Amino acid sequence: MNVHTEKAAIREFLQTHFSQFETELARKLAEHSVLREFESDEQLMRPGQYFKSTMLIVQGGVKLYREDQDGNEFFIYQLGPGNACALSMICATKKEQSQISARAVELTKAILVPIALMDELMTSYKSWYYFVLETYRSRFEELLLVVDSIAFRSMDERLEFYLKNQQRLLNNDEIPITHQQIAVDLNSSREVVSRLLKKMEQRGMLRLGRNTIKIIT
Amino acid sequence: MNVHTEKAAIREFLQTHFSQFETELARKLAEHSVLREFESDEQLMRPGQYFKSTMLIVQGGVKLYREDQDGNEFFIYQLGPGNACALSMICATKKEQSQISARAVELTKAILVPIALMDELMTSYKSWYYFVLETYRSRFEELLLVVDSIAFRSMDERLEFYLKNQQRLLNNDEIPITHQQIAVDLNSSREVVSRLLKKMEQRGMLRLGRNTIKIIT
DNA sequence: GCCCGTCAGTGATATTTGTCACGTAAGGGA
DNA sequence: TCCCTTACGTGACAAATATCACTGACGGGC
Repeated sequence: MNVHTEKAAIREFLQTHFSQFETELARKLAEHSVLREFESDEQLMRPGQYFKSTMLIVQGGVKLYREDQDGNEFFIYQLGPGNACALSMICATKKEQSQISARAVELTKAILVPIALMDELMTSYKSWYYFVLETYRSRFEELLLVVDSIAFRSMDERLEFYLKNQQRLLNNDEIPITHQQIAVDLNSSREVVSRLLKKMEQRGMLRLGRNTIKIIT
Repeated sequence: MNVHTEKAAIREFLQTHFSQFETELARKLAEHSVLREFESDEQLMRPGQYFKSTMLIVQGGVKLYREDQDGNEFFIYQLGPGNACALSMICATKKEQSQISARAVELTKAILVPIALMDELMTSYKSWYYFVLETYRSRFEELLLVVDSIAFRSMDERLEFYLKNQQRLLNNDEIPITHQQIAVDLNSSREVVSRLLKKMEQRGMLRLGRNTIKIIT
């Protein structure tokens, strides 16, 4: 893709998924940003990494994980088109690193906005300023829900919550996922997840298949 | 306290704990804000409440809790002088409510800034804008630490982390607290906390007394 | 000094979750 | 078709934590 068509693509994506941005802001973003593609399962961030840009997701999906010293991962939330990574903003503005890893769940495209631009955008464009604040707010709330689920809920409730979330994100009752993957996301073990899923199936809440779970509504 | 001395007090506090604010910003804040005192254990926020102002803590300390439907509380973090409540900012800007409760741990004083002022402050004063972003950032990081501790750590590690935090916040090796209170904060039970503390005492990490725990460094 | 309420210590037991050790089943490639 | 890998099912057991029931111990107020 040459420079011209890339800029056009960025504008197109901004129009579709970030329609709240003023045209002048969209122009500025297209001018200074680049479009980047990530394959399924590709790592967008790894722990300890510094950011040079903030990411606006325009296609696909990204899962964010908190990682501990031993490399255990804990799924915190998932981003889709129209979302921005609050972490990349946070760490970008302070040039700090974070113990977060992020992976694309499918083919994903993101607009990379240089952090050098952040200050100017914040002070010049009200829609950007509102967007950043709203991003912080909603991620913060989402993180509080994560705290809720691990602080107050037992594994079966967390599993249910997880499945409902996936269903909503995919906009589909059929979730293509392995028990092992769920276990990793919930920081549990495959056996536990399998057993709980079996119980749910017996209660008629879902139907299990190989590599797939169908929610019965 | 009459209006004149209150404004003077606000300026004094801003000078001491928020010295990064431009004088013009401090003047503006003093002009439009009020000073409020909370007794020890007084509730600053309760779940479902709307905010009309954002709070800058200038004296004392505030503990924030996440609350579930059944009224269980889970301690998330503690604020002291120089901090602002990110939640009150977040909810204030969106006029949304939150399932958070906050209580003063001792006699606490806070400057209440009307949310109506937020937009103007953000766009007019760079030091305010940086302060708000830094507040979001540090609370977000703190919340991630909370997720870490409950996702990856066992009760004894969490207890150790909790005590170290209290020690730091109080700036004192002697922590005046009951086992019951710790249990509530960690969403555990008194017996478990007592047992774990006993073990720590046997390992020589601390000394237990009635209503007090002395950390041995 | 005595009483009483709060705080802390402790054993017994239940529940939840993680771990180990298998067995089985589905589907893809040689 | 026959493997062979990956996914899933399941029993047995271990570990952590919650819960119950009770005892003792301290300290303030009388």
